[in-house]
Amino acid sequence: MNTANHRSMERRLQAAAETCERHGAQLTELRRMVLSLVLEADGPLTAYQLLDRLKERRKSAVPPTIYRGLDFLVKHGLIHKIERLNAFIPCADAEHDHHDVQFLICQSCGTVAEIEDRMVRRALAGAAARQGFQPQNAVVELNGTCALCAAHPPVA
Amino acid sequence: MNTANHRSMERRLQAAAETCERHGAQLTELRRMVLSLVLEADGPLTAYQLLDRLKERRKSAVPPTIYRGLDFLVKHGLIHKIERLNAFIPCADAEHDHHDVQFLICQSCGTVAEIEDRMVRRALAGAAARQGFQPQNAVVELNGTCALCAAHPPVA
DNA sequence: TCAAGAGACGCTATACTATAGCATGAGCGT
DNA sequence: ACGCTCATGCTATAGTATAGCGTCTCTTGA
Repeated sequence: MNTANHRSMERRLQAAAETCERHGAQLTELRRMVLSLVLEADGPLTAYQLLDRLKERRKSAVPPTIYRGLDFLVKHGLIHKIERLNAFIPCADAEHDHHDVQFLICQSCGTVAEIEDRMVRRALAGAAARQGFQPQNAVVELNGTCALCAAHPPVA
Repeated sequence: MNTANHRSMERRLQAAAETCERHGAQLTELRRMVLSLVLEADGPLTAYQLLDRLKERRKSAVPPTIYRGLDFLVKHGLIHKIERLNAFIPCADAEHDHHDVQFLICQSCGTVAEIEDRMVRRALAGAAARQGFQPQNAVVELNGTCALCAAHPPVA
């Protein structure tokens, strides 16, 4: 990782620590390592992919190790789980309402974009209300082709 | 199952067979059995729950047996998979566009309601378009409390 | 000073979800 | 008869996630 990215990473880890503090929780060394791994990744990584990487730095890591870390980070809005992929990505903005974002999953390049669309949010709230349903959180994941892949189709 | 439900089941199986025919596919005996199990269920059932029930009628059933059946039924729009639950429910209307429905999952009673909301559909299409994203299908699952459970909270 | 409780982590085992891969047999068209 | 496609049987294995219990550390209050 180059210096600029390294500084960006440090900034994000620092911000994450502050978010945790505000929640009365702590970003321990282990959790910080897990968060780093998610932040460093090019794209969504599964729990076991992250575990493999974590093991390089912490030999004692086993499945519960990574799942506890991931659960903590999800709970505090620092990362997202993409249900469709069983994989994790950083949260684009830890301060927004992380229970109400949407994901665009590109089936061609594998990238996942996080968006926060007011119209979608409103439409979902309206649809729920019409059924008398009280939503607590939403999973909204669109599968398809991202703008880049649509413009420059990968060699087929 | 009482007679009325039995007749309803037969009607739905018949309709499913016709849907398959229109798709140039066949609702074989095995697939019909799997669909029956999903239709009979009170709520969402996982693949292995369905497998256990299938085994009562078909001793040779193993995981691939049930997954093949389920994959076929999902593909032809006869059932839905709820990603959040890794579970399956019947499709409320095999003729609608089964790639664009929404689910309301009650965390209290476990029921899953299927809705097809025009506003949600439009909002998602708009959000995708603004990103230049070409959606192929969507997973939209709201977790929360259904109207009945909100009105008559289960004994806590 | 030292119990008692809470939180984080180590570690073993196990549960749960899903697919790869290859064999067999039925039906169909030529 | 032959080759083809599709459905199923079956073994094995891959992949995802959690239960449960022990230990250590820190805090807090008697």
